[in-house]
Amino acid sequence: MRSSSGPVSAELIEQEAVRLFGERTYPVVGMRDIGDAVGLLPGSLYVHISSKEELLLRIVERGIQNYLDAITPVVESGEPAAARLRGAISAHMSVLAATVEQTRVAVHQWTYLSSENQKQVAAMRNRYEELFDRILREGIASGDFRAMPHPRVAVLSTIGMLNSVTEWYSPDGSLTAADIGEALADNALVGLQQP
Amino acid sequence: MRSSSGPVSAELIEQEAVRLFGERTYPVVGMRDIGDAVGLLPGSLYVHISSKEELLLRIVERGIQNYLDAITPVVESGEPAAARLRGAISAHMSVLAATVEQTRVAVHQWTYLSSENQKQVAAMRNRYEELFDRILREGIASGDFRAMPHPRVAVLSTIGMLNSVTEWYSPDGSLTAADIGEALADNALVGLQQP
DNA sequence: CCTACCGATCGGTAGG
DNA sequence: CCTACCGATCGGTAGG
Repeated sequence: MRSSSGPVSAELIEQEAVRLFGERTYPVVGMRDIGDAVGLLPGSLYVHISSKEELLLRIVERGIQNYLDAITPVVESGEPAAARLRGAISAHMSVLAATVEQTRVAVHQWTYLSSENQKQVAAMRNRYEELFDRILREGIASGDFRAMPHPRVAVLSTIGMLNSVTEWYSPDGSLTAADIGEALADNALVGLQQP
Repeated sequence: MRSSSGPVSAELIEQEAVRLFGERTYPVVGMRDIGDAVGLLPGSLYVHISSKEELLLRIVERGIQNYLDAITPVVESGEPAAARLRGAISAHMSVLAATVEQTRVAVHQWTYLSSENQKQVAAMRNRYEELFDRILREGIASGDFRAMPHPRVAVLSTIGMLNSVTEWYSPDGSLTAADIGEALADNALVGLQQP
């Protein structure tokens, strides 16, 4: 519910949709909820946006792009693999802290898109996955990382671990994004066991 | 769509609901879809079940209980922490392999329950979390695991990593649940870095 | 940007 | 377990 101040724009609608989808998920948020949030009747939203699904698509794509933008330079930095993994995790946590709700939407709710739109998103998800895949493969090739029977599991579980932070991270919590990133990087690199 | 053979029971309805909720999520699966799956008209489902939400609640609770049953004895086995973590991960993967779809529902879709029902589920989720918390704290206390500034992050990220396997595991894939469990346990215990 | 409304679909029920 | 239907809500549109 907006108290009648300022113009409504596609950006404002997206912003409120991020919040609502993040809290309650796409299928259970109605155009009437979004309308209430920006102070418009449901039908009037279509002056600014073309459909509910288009709204979701934009949110998901931008949500993933934020991560690509932040992590790609780290991967291409030429530093040793361990430093790059640490840097990638740190960059991931920075983006997460800045876009928790959008990340929640991007990570899981692309499944509500039509199959054509899912293809667009899948391409971006693959690019994200390849970033971690590169660090890991190059790290194993250089001997910085240990050889392992199933490096794919390491890639997917590292990403899964990072994305799972979305489910419990809170900007108001006692753990900062940097704290969490450091702890995650330590665990990923040296493990839990006493060396 | 069932081809008119055998009696319909609450169990059959639950079984088909697990599959449908797992594939498409609770809010976008209608009672008409479930009816089609078991060969009943939507209204007739209410002979066997009391409500759609009750159906979800049972699926989620049983889904979590499967994990509690499998992992609790491992945690209480009295073995060293590293062996128990390995055993807990292995047990987790066994349950996952046997109940992929139910796990998908249990992990994320409890959010669609009413707040009273969410409380029931939260209690079970906490019990699950405490299992890993115990292994980790006892491992640190005994010196089997390294001291770390934020053990909570290790607990939550380990669980997050395990639950994320749900999103890419396939019984038809080349990686068995045991393969994945071993790789995860190695990564969690000794990390990626060359020692 | 609102008024007024569309057809479709939702979970669930009464009465048999 | 079906027939027949309930009120509510859905995303979206025509016409102004």
